[in-house]
Amino acid sequence: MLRFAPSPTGDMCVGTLRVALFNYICSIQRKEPLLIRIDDTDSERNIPGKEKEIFEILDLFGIQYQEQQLQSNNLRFHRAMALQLLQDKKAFNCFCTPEPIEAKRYDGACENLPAEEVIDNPLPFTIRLKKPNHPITVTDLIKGESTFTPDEIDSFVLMSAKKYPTYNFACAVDDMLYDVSLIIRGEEHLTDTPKQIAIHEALGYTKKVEYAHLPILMGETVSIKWLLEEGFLPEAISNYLILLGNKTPCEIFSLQEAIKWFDLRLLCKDPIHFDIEKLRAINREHLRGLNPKELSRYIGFADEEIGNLAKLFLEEASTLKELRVKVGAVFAPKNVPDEYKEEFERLRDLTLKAPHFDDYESYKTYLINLSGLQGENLLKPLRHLISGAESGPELADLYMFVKNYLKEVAK
RNA sequence: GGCCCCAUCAUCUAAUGGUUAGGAUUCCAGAUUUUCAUUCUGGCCAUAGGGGUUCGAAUCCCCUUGGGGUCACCA
Repeated sequence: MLRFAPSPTGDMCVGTLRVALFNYICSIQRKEPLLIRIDDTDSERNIPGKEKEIFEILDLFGIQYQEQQLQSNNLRFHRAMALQLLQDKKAFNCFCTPEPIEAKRYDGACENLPAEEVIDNPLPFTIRLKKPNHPITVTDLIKGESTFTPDEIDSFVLMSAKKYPTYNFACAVDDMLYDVSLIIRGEEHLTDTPKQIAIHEALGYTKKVEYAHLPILMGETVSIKWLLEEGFLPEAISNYLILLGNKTPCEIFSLQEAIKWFDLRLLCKDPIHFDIEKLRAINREHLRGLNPKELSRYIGFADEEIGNLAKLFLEEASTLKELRVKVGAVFAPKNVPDEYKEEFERLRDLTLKAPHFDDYESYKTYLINLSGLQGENLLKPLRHLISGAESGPELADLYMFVKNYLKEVAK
């Protein structure tokens, strides 16, 4: 079992989606199920609705999973395990207030409190795990081996004074309960790992869990929702996120193709920068690969010709949003600069009165003959007339896909 | 600050002790298409610094510097 465990505390960002993607790929490669676990133990930070958004994004990106779980539903197990550890003397009640410990290492004051002092104590208390008596080595598929001393692991809190589990405890218990075999998560969790291993050891859980901690994605606060609104295709976003900090056989690929060759161990270990320019280039390639009808639907039409027209604009546009603007300008009322307003009007009148020309050359010849315009004086206003822009693709190419709408475009 | 990870153009990367240090994105210049944009061709741009090891180092070792992570009753 693999798991992806996001918190419903904000919009999903590119760094988080990358973790989801890698978990999905590895679950397919290893033929193991994938669990989506919503880590919602901090009820104060949870944002209603975010959980639904997470699942919608996973669906949109084609990340299939076999199980889903709300971490808060396992509260009874967390409490039962905490009790168990207390009984086994692997954990102890701690009556210290948070302030004195702040910023310093916990002094272990409550570790050896006599039973009567514990029982008589009216103060709120946390439950801490007794720090391990030996170093713990984490073996990571990407980072290699790291060893942590007992002092680094410390007697950390398992259950808060409100009797809710801390992240490390809930996480370790749930991973055990669901028999998770490989944990892929962000590098920020690397130092949590020895703590979670310590919990497993205290609980007598001996399964050897594999770990892979991904290097930080800098600028990772870019939200998926925003990228989607900007008109990036999910397949382009996943392409980019898999490409980043990775050695891939090619640059443009689908998620399904990546499953064939993806290897966690090839990921680079240093932090990487999210580069939206590169994403734009990749998005453009994916847009090019779409069939015209599909593309036209993405930008609000349902017509193969409009799709082909949009593909022309891919010379300068990289996102669906930009494409909508370009194609929209073709059909929108034209705002003509004074510089060639007169010529524009002349061409417009001629176009509205014109018969249908199947090819651009005939249309152009017709305009040259009746308007007396040529060269720049013809082409600049003509470009504006049929595209609503001052620059853009070849006029002959534009004409091919615009000719059936010519009267509408020129009106 | 302690501990840990990392280090090739601006960015993502290639080069597994022997290459002219390669590609992609960005940027710039020429070219071509009766306008522009595109496209094409070309160009700029890197082994962080210092010591070793070696016939030979981007590659192995050490130090320095720089970047990042972490040190919660958050996840």
